[in-house]
Amino acid sequence: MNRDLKKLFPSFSNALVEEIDANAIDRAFVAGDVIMRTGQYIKNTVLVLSGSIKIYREDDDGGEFFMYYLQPGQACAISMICATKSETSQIMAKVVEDAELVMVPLPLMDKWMMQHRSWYEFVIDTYRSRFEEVLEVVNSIAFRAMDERLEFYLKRHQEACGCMDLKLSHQEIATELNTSREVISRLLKKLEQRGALKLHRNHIELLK
Amino acid sequence: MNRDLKKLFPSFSNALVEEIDANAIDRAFVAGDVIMRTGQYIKNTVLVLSGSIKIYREDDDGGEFFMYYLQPGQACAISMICATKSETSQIMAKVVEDAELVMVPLPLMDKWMMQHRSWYEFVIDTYRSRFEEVLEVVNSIAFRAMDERLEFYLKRHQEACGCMDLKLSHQEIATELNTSREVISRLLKKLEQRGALKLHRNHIELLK
DNA sequence: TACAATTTGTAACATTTATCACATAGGTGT
DNA sequence: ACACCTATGTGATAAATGTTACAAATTGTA
Repeated sequence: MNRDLKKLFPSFSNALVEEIDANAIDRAFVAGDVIMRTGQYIKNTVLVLSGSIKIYREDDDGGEFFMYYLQPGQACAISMICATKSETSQIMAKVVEDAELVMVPLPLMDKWMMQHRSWYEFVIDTYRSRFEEVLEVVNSIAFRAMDERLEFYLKRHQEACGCMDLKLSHQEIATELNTSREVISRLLKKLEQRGALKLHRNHIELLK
Repeated sequence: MNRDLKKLFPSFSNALVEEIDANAIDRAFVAGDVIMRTGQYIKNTVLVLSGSIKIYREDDDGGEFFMYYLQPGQACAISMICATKSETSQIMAKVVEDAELVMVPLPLMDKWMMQHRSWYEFVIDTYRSRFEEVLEVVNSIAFRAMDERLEFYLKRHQEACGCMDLKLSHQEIATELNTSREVISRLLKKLEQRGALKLHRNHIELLK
């Protein structure tokens, strides 16, 4: 088993890492896989070892609104929050870069809260940081027009990939912001004219 | 001390109730009081004994977007989440009906997580239900137009007050949905014409 | 009662966003 | 090269929302 939990989750105690190694299972996913669907029962808490996952909020008409990224060293807050009650998922999770995940059965997730201080702190911190991230998203849609929301969206994708080249089509962006492709094309054009980025087919080169 | 914690928080163990009685302090607020501001340091976890509190998300230009109600028997999730790191508040809390609150010092909040199972479960459940409520709010602003958002807003206020008569001015509603008063007046008029409600000065009578 | 302040109604207009229609460009496979 | 598919560009128009302006109704108060 080539998990290097200690490197990705440096706050975990040795005892906790041993417990995870002994009880959790690894699973590999490829880009495009949906690892959690809205309404599905949650059976595991998910830790990310590698790859990149996008979390969406869905509506009844097939809309997929982008919420946030899940990156290596992070855990799915929703799967933790639902743990105690084994609730259904309120979100949809899609793999965007081939990913390796650690699946922790829910009863263990709950048990460790009392037994491992480092697990407890990790869970609480995951809750807190995701809650704050969602509140930032609320601000962007509650207070800002589409042009600013697009810039916010691009910035978050830039942070997630750590690069200046975003592999996104206009249609993809439009879907994830719940607007139409034409609106995104026009707003991107304006950003290009302002010198903020350069448009290419299937990718966007950020210039600042 | 006339706290009746056992009635409002039936899940709390006797030992926990005793600890709260011994260590937390009560504070009374009147309608209009702001008990927590964006950016302020959080020193306590707040339990609600009576009254009604509204939680808002603010923006830089003075906008106040309504998030959810805090009611008797509930606790402020934000003040719990920030506990371990003593972070600053991401939200603003305003009293809308005179309220009595129990203020639990943050170090105790954290300590009890390990010592009182009923406290731990209460905190986790508070996190979970607020997270879900915020996700519902995200859906309403990400996917729906103002007419449906208004109906969603009215429904939540109806649930909070448990009555058919909402004491709200059009301007108040507009502010809390981050739109203009005229838009709300027009949409309310349409709802009145559809027979969903009856408009009065300073209050709205719901008919269904 | 008279006056002031607040709330609500509404028209006219500007801006933003959504929708429809279609052209153009780039890439793929034969 | 050619056909074909997808992505992008763009104009025309519709619909929703924001803004400005002002009138009317209600309430509080001097």
